[in-house]
Amino acid sequence: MLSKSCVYALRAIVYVGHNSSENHKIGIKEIGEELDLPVHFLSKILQSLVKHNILQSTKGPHGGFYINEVSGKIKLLRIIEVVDGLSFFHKCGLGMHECSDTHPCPLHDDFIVFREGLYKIFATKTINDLVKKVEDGNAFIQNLNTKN
Amino acid sequence: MLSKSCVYALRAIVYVGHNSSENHKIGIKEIGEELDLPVHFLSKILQSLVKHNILQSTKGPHGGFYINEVSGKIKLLRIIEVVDGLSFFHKCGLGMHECSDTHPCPLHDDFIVFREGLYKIFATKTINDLVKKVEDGNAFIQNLNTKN
DNA sequence: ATATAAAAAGACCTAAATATCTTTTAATAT
DNA sequence: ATATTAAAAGATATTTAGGTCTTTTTATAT
Repeated sequence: MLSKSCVYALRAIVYVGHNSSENHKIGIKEIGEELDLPVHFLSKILQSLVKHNILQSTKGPHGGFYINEVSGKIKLLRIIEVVDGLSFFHKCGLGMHECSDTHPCPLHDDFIVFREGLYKIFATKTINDLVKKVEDGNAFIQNLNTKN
Repeated sequence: MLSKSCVYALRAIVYVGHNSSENHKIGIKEIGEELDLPVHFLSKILQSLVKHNILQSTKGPHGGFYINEVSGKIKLLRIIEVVDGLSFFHKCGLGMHECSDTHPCPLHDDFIVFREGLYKIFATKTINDLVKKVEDGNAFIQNLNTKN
């Protein structure tokens, strides 16, 4: 449903939110290692988040990624929008072009419940909400003795 | 969520269920044209459904695809299983290896509602259910003046 | 100013999903 | 038996997602 890029983005941003501050930035290498994600690929993804002002970064010594006040309040949906686009939340589950409430495909009424439920979750929760969850003990860092 | 292959499979099988009988089989060409799907690609997908006894076919003149009593009662989940596999319904929405009710990722509790709801739909509805929906007027054939 | 450290950018590679084209096999009608 | 028709099977091409490697830019500390 969410692409790998998108999931990587979410996990990385939560890691940064959880571990960084204005004067302690997190390097891409650390993020990749801790989350067991491909560093260079992740780097591209974070670049794009930075461009969209969802994440902050600075270059040079002691540089790295961090997150500011404003970014913490960004909704997960915004990240999905930037990385994957929002078509998932609009398009027909059976791939029909002309599927809608008035002209529904045979699965429309069933699908729509879940599509909209998910939408609401993503449209409501913020990065900070996830960071808080992690601070309250939710799983987050990949178990070290397993691999994708 | 469902791959194109899977969605093609569902639509094709409903088309066949709706239009075929023991003595009127439907050719792959007709299916492809009516549903506006790539014929040869669809052909592969249907081949696999036939192999798994989800769909019936015969070769030769007046051959084609059809659906028998038993197949009509097959659950949508079975088609998904054959085409895409069922990993979607088990794996973590944030791609964590070790995500579970007792060791949940920060989105686990939200995701699981949606995943299980969808699962129940697919595990309950049969091909015949969709065919009936279509016969009751649900959208199904692609609008002819739109293209993917 | 210079060296250094770290992200940004660019070029490239790989694998999987999707799609097309060709040949073979198997029913059926003649 | 033979011709014909349609699916099955095989080979190949294209596109997209995912991933790696190298070079450039920029901030910082010395």
